[in-house]
Amino acid sequence: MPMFTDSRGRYRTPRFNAVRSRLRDSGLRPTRQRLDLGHLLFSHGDRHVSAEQLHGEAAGEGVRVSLATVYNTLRQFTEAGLLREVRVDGSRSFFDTNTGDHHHFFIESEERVLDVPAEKLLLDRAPEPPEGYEVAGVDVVVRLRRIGS
Amino acid sequence: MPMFTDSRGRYRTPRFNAVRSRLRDSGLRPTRQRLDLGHLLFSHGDRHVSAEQLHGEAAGEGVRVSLATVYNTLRQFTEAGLLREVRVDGSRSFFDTNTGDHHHFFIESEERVLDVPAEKLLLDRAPEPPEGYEVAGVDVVVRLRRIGS
DNA sequence: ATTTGTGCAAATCGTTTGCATCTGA
DNA sequence: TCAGATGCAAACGATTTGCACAAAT
Repeated sequence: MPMFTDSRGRYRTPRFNAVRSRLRDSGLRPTRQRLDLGHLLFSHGDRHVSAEQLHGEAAGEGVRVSLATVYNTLRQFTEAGLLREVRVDGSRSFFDTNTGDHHHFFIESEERVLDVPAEKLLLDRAPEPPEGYEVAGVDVVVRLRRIGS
Repeated sequence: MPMFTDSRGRYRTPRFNAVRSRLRDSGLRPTRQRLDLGHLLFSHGDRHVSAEQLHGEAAGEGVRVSLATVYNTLRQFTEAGLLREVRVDGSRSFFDTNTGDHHHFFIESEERVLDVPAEKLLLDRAPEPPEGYEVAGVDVVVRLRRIGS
């Protein structure tokens, strides 16, 4: 909740240095909201969040950001390669701080996304695409349900 | 374009008999629009269509159906097990006349969905789900791009 | 000083729904 | 007859965008 800003309102706290340099390395200006959102995203291990969730979390920490800015920021982070978008069901998008190549569990009833541990590889090989096409990527989503429901 | 209706406006043509019994077997009343849409869907081999596409197709054949009815009908057919919904990207839904268990290619640039031939099996095994959960299903989408783009 | 980001509200897109009107059995 | 379908328009939820204002370099 405390706002670690200097006299000009800038974030000078060491807490944010990691995020700040990450942003700079990606060519993104370290604005207050990008630092705050980046901190929420990248300083708590691997995460899968929706825009709505992140917006709520920010609000809970006393950080003022509009939902539109959360959406825009998630998109920018994704374009900069800091996040990876995961589409598990038709309607909602999740953003994964693990940008590596891996697959997902999706627990529909809880609106929750989990990484499939890399060792438990699912894929033998991508299937040969039809003539004239190449594989751009493979998305695997394992839908889960609570046992006995 | 010709409307094969009897004096009361009913579809009496043999063309529609297959669809008619399919609908009846699923407990769906064979209405004019269900017969027309069913005919478009089920008399041309395996198909993957979006609501928009099917609506356009119907219009092209001189069949009057509202887009809302197309959506409702696709949903009813899906619930009746005549179709399978395929979510390839976040925004659009496709409906697959092949209701068996199989995976999909998705050509983003053409808004097109193809079946992955069953022989080219991708999956070794579903990964073990976390404690307390069971696998409800596995969705695999292989995204394709035209070579050299 | 200039460029780039932000907030808000309005716009968009695919899809669903409410309701008065038709239609099939 | 009359439950069940349809059409339309309005409602929806997630996401994007236009524009005046604010902040970063």
